[in-house]
Amino acid sequence: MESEEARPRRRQARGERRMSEILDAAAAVFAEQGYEKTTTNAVAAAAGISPGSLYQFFRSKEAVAEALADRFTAQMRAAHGEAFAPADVAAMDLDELIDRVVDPLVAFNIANPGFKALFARPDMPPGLATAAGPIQSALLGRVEAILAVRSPGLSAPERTRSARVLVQIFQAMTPVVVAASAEEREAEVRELKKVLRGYLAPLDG
Amino acid sequence: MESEEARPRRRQARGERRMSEILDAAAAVFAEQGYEKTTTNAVAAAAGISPGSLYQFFRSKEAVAEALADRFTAQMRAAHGEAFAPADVAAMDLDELIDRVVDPLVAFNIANPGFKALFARPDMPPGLATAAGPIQSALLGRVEAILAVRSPGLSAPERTRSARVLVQIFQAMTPVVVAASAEEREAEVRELKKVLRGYLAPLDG
DNA sequence: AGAGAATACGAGCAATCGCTCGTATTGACA
DNA sequence: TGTCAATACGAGCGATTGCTCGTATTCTCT
Repeated sequence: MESEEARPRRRQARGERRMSEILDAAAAVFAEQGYEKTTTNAVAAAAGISPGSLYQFFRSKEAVAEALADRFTAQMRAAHGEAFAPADVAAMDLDELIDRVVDPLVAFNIANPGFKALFARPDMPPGLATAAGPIQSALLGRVEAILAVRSPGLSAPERTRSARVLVQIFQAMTPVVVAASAEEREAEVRELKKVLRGYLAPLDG
Repeated sequence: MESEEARPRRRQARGERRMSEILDAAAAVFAEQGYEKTTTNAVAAAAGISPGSLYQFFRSKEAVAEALADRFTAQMRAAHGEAFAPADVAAMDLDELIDRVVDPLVAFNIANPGFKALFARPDMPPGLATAAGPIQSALLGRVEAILAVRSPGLSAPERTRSARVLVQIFQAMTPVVVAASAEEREAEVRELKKVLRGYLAPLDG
């Protein structure tokens, strides 16, 4: 019998452009309205196309969000590059280490307001959660790797738990940083770093 | 002309009981499904009544959530009583102070799983936000009052900002504590307190 | 140029949800 | 006991939303 699975449609350059435009529009509308409240027709309108055209490129609203998550993941990797070398991590001053990890992440969140609006919500549909998972665990793994170097006294479960706490703190305070006015923002970032530092200092070898 | 405003309907004891039952059901369903996904028919079914009956007591879904918020506020006040006397706050060891503030709050959140599921969400409808506001600002005011005693060196804006950070940390980590199994919970609370302590210690007079 | 695939359109379908309404039953008070 | 308000019911209305479908246009490749 013939294969049932839909082979990926052969796209023209125009189509690729359209998909990118749709994701741009989706990011903007998601950021402003939140995932649940945004209608697919609104995304299509924001992209300047008809609802039918949107569904030429994405199977569902969820598929749009998943593709957006993939794009965010790629952008994030490109923005930070690879993790630091263990030697660097061990040598760095704690404050400098925090700066080096936090600053690019903050910058990314400011540049992409749709990011947190979508992927830090407690009510993600299953498909979205699947897409957001890798983003989260990448960050978690990176923090855990740093902890392994800086705090070798920690047991593996302790290290995991501490990493989770650190990521949680970051995610909790980021929305405030992003929402802050330009003058306020610096102060908010300082607070965020103070919290991280206060938690890390006792662990730090 | 006759007054247009609906005078509050004269309730029978049975009606009061029903309203309470509806709020119980709403808390349970909200906790499990979240506010948006919860249908009013589901709340009615969980309360063992018909959709029509629910609307005999509440004008709208939002009105149910508001009433639930009011009930939570009252329960919270009853649970913690008044704030500590300034003398006590000043005399206490930092660790003990944290215990005395955090432990009852954690207990309340564990006893009322619907609470955070509703009032810590970023997508609250306007009416819900209005209802949740007092809860938030009561907590904030209390923390600020403690800071005023323990850290007199802080300027008023600094005090406000620090209080907000502390509340934010608490709210970010509470869901994990509530979701944790009984064995894990103690460890999660310890982490929460470590974070608070790490941030507070440098401020503490 | 001609053919077939990709892109584009937008009215409208099917399902969902908050809420209403007509009606029936129960309770309070004289 | 009689009267009226309070309580209770549940089918279904009106509006919304994710998505489809028939059709028209544009692009690619030969």
